[in-house]
Amino acid sequence: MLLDIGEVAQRSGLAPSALRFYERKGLIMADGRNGLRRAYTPETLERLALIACARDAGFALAEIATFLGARPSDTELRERMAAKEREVSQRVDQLTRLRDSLRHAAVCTHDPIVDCPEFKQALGRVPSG
Amino acid sequence: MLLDIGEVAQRSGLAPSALRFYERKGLIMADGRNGLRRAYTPETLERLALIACARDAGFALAEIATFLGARPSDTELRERMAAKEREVSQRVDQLTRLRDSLRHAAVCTHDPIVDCPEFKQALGRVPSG
DNA sequence: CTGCGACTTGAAGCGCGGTTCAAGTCAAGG
DNA sequence: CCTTGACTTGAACCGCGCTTCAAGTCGCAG
Repeated sequence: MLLDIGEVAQRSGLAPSALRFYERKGLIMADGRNGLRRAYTPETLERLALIACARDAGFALAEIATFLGARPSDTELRERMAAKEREVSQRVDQLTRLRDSLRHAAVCTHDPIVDCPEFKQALGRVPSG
Repeated sequence: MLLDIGEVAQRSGLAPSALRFYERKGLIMADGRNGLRRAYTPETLERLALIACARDAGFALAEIATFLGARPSDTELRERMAAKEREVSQRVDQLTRLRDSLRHAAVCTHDPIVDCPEFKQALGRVPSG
C-alpha cells in the first residue's frame, strides 16, 4: 500500500536524498515508516510529478511549497499564481522564438551562425538602447 | 564609439561584475580600454541580449559560450543545436500545459487547488507508475 | 595636489538545488 | 548470531551564476 522511499525514488526519477531534501523544504512528507525507512502513498508520485513540472518551469522550490498548500480562499496566493501565469506565458513566447532561431540555425550558412540577422531577429529586441 | 562598461551594464541590465564574469567564461570580450575600464562595441549589447535569451531558456553559460562560436562547418555543434531545438520544443509544450493549469487555478474551487483533477491533468502524465 | 567616484583585480561568499559523507539503525537471510 | 544492504541522521560539500569584498588604479573637478 505505502511505497518505500526506494520505490518512490525509482519511479519518480529522483534520488532518495532529493526526497529527503524536499521533505525538509516542506514539499512532501512521508505517510509512514518501515522501520526507519520513509514510506509514501502513491499520490506522492503525482505530487512529485507536479513539483518536477513546476521546477522545470523555473519555479523555486520554496515557491512551489507555498503553491502546494494553495486553497481557494487564498486570494493573495491566487494573485501570485495569476502573475505566474503571465510570466509563464511570456516565457512560452520567448522560448518559441528561441526554438525558431535554433531551427533556422540548422540550415543557416552565416559564419559565425550567431551573426545571422534572421537568427538574431527571432530573439526579440535588445532591452532598450 | 566604444561604450564604457558602466554604460553597457546599464543598458543590458547586467551588473559590471556580471560582465567581467562573462568575460572570464569566454562569452564576451572587451574591445578596448578606457584607462583600466573595459569598453565595448555596441554589438556587444546584441550579444548580451542573445546570451540573456539563451540563459533564460535554460542554457548553461558554458553551453552558450560554445554556441556563440558556432560556424556553419561545425557539424557536431549543429547537431547539438538541433538537439537543443527539440528540447526547447518539449519545454514549450510543457510550459504551455503549465500555463493552462495556472489559468485554471485562477477560477478553480478545489481545496487545496493542487488536488483539482483538471489542474493535474494539464500537467501531463506521471512518469510511469 | 587632493579628493572623489567609478572602475580594476583576485579571492571569498551567497543562494539554490541538491549530493556525498560518516556514523548509526533496521529487516531479512543464512 | 552475524552479515548484508538499503535506509537513517546531520553536516559538509558541490556546481552554477553571480555578488561582494579588500586593496589598488585611473580620470576628472576643484
